[in-house]
Amino acid sequence: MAKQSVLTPQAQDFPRWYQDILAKAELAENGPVRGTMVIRPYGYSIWERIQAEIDARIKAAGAKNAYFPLFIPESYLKREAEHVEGFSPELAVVTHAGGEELAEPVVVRPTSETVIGEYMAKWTQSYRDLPLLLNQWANVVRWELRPRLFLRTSEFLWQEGHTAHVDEADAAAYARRIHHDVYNDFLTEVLAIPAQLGIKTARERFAGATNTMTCEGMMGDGKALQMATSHELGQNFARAFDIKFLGDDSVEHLCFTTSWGASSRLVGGLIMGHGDDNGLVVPPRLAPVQVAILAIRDEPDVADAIDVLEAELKGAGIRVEVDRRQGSFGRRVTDWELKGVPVRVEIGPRDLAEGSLTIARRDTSEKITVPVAEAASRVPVLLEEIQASLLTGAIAKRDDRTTDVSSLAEAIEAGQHGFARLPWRLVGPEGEAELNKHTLSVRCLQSPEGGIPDDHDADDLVCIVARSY
RNA sequence: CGGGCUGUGGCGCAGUUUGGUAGCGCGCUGCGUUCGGGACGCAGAGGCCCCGGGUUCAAGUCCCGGCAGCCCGACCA
Repeated sequence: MAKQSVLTPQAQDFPRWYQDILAKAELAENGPVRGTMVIRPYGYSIWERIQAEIDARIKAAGAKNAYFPLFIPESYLKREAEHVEGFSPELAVVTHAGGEELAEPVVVRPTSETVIGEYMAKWTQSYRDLPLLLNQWANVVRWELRPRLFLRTSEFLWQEGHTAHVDEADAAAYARRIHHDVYNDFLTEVLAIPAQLGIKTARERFAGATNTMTCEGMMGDGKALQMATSHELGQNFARAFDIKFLGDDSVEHLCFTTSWGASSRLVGGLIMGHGDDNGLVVPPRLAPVQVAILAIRDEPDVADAIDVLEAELKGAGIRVEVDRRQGSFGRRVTDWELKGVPVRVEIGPRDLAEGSLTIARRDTSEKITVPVAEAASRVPVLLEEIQASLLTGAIAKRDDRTTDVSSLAEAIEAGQHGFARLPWRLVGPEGEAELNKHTLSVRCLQSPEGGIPDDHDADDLVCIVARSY
């Protein structure tokens, strides 16, 4: 049969392609209330893998998981001036419950700095209690005017870390550690998306933070996606919530706090970062299904060979799924392609007669014929090869679409289809406002070598300008 | 919240100009033939035509009023 595209090609209509993929790969759909999202089992299994990888890294960085309530007293939000101001337009507020009007309205958490701050204050008495390193996995609500599944929905899933430290240096070091060892490591090693790390401008900073660090990924259409953020909150929340401790100098001090988060938006980043016209492309280390095995014909010999291979691969710790569905071969192949499964093993009588089977990789569409006996040892190697190749490819693509420019006008031009990089002193707050008028924004500020700058006010900072999600 | 477009079986759409038995493709069910890149035949199921009013013998179609979605702009993980 002639190969026709199942998805709207990216080049034709990228947003449409994105929506097609959500449906065809069975990732998610709209919920009944505008802006809400139903995550389907396959989409959720990807999120669970993201959670597992990030959670392990958070724990390795010493933070412990806890859970704080969904409902927050409205008065809490109001205690930190910039924080309320930043969030009030997107708050969902409960005014009635139990059949009565509430004495004090309750806010559905848009983030938990405030409640957690209240309890940190309780738990922090001595410098010996510090640092206090907490994390929670939760849903949050930020009412959105223009929702896009996974990228911007009124309710989303995330992880939010909250920490308290004895001094600013320790807080800054920890936030930076999380940014590098949790977020950037996950993005690079698992998601295979090379992020631009840097700090946000005052305009783009989190409401109530003294510094916001970001990981900016480049999507298939050249737009930027903020994939994780880490904030230094200074003493702003400590002051508002009385997070104090008695130091080794026997004097009472205010803590310095941080917060950091990554959300289900990462699934959107995965889709747009690696997906192609044939569907999703999931990096092997992330993939909930790393290998799909399918029979070309439903025959006893074939079934036996599949059973053996399945057992071998599972024994090697590989996430395998055998496709035992009835449909035609072409249909089943296309389904696994849409879902982005990195490796497909096809076994048919013709292969088997020669003692071999076919291995196809999703990223390059390349197919190889391998002796049955070698399959189990070849697959793990191939998976790592694919993982590496995805990262290399993503780096090349990003570099290709990143342009060094030397004026605001050039940045406005170059930023339309990729990242524009230029000295921050040529932009500044005024230039930033000008960029905004052209649907562009300063994604982050970096040191001249790239990466998070040590001195936020250095005059040699470089900025990355792009359109963004 | 401004500008444009659209609401019709699960999905994508035609039908609306000119009112007159609700259609097509895909998907779904059954049977059979198939299966090396979205197979084919036959037989079926499935519709408050977004909602509420109005005009008319008769409304998917005309009129009034709502609501929802998509795309483009201002805000955001």
